[in-house]
Order: sequence, then structure tokens, then C-alpha cells
Amino acid sequence: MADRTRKSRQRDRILEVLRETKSHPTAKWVFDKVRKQFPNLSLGTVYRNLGILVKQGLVSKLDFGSSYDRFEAKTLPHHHFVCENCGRVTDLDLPIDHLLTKKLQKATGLAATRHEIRLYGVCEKCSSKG
Amino acid sequence: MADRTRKSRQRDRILEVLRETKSHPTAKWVFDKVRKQFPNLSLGTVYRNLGILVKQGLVSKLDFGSSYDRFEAKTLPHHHFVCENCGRVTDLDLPIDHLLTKKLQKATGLAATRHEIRLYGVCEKCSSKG
DNA sequence: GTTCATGCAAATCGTTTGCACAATG
DNA sequence: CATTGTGCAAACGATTTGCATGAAC
Repeated sequence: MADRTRKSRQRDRILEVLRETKSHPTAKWVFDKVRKQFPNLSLGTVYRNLGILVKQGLVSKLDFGSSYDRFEAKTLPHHHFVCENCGRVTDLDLPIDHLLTKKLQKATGLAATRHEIRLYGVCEKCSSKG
Repeated sequence: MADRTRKSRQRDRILEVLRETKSHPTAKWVFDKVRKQFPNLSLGTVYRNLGILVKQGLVSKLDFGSSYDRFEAKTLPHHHFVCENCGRVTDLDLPIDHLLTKKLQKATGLAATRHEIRLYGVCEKCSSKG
């Protein structure tokens, strides 16, 4: 299981970009951002590197339905708020209750290792627009 | 806002199929199932009708990432267990804590109307296979 | 009869992959 | 130099859509 992964300026920049943002960008967004430093960058390279970063555990891939995959640099596990109008995803500043996983595990009899809570609603920007 | 939706045997059958299953099928699965009664059925029709049923609130569309959309006939809101190995989705027989939504809403200051808990782990079938 | 639903095929869109060349170690 | 990473374009798979015909009202 040796890690044959080599360094690459593109991958470094991709991770950097993900760490710089608080949003949960799509591959295309990352591509456009990184392309400023690498004009010949290809979308395929972004996807390949996102895959590598996910495998390395440095990035997580979120799945909030409707088309686009979303990515974020991995920090600590956390929950999310999803706006049902614009699709914006916000991290919740809410402590993870590890006991809850165990409780749920017990209640359901399932071998769950983690849980995620998603709040759904309409975000401020959308509701103020009427 | 008149509902110009007409009756259609295909749509009726699609809803029926969704109500008959406990799984969270993909559009293709529904297609194969309904095709037995309608040999000329097209996948486009299934997608169109699933869209209509979702709009009518009779069906919900789940998004568990990685490719395929999943659908289920809408019953009461509930939580899910997602197998990280085979992707199988199971309904949790776990009461929804509506107070939790309010608590979370208060803790985060966000206008959340509902929440969903997802447990992640490896299902029995997968773990027994080693 | 007018309008919506269907089937079919082509189009679309996000993502993946094959290949020849460049960069890494 | 041996191997991984890149860019490009073609391929892929799920979903959507345009169009002519058939069903619903």
C-alpha cells in the first residue's frame, strides 16, 4: 500500500483553494478558480485530483443532490444547513454529539459509525428577497 | 395555478410501484418494473412522471450522492441509514424529534423547517461478506 | 377539438477515461 | 529512466428535451 502519489502544483493549488473558501464548491468552481494560475488547466485534472484528495482524506465530497458534486477541505465533522431555494450549503456551528451515534446505533441495531444532521429551510438571502 | 395534469395509466402505475416497495429505487428500477405492464414505456416518460409526482408532493426525491437519484413514495418524514459499501438505503424506524428541529433552529439562528439524520456505516449483508 | 402525455431518438450535462507528452523523484 | 500527472478530446451514463402521434377531457 505504498503511496505512489507525487507532488503536483495543480493539486496543491486545488487543496489551497478549498481551504481558502467557506463555501462548498463544485468541481467547476474550483476549476475556474485554479485556472487563473494554470491557464491550460483541464477539468479532467481537477476531477482526478479531487478524487486523490478525497482518497487521502484531505477533502470530503458532499452530496446534496441535484447535479453537481460539492467538495470541502476536511476539517472536523460537522452538520449542514441546506437552503431549499438556492441550494446554498452552510456549515452548522453545532457540536457533534458522538453519543448520539451510539444511541442511534443502539436504537436501530445498525452498525453506524457516524451520523450527519441536515437542516432544511430557506436561507436569509432567499427569504429577504421574498 | 390550475392543475392541468391529466390522468395517465403510466403515472398511476409508477406511483403504485413506489408505494409497493420498501426500497429507494432509481428511475431505471422503476422503469424496468413498470415496463412489464407497458412494454413500450420509455425512460423519458418515467422521468417526466417522477418529476410530476414530486411536484405534487406524492413522491420525494432523495439524494444520496454518487450517480443515481433515488425516489420513494412520500409517507411520514423519517431518517435513513446509508451503507457506505453497497449504497443501500434503509429507512430508520426511529421517531422524528420535532423539538430537535426547533432546538437546532434556535442554536443556529437559521429558519429550518425540518431536519434529517443520516446514519452511515456498513450494512449487515456487506459486513458478513467480509 | 384542444391540450396534455407518450415514445422515440437526439441532445445535454456532469464526470470519467485513453492517449501522447511533460513533470516528478 | 521509470512512473505519475497533465491537457486534450472523446466516451460515458443519467437525465432532459424536441417532435410527431395518441390519449384525456
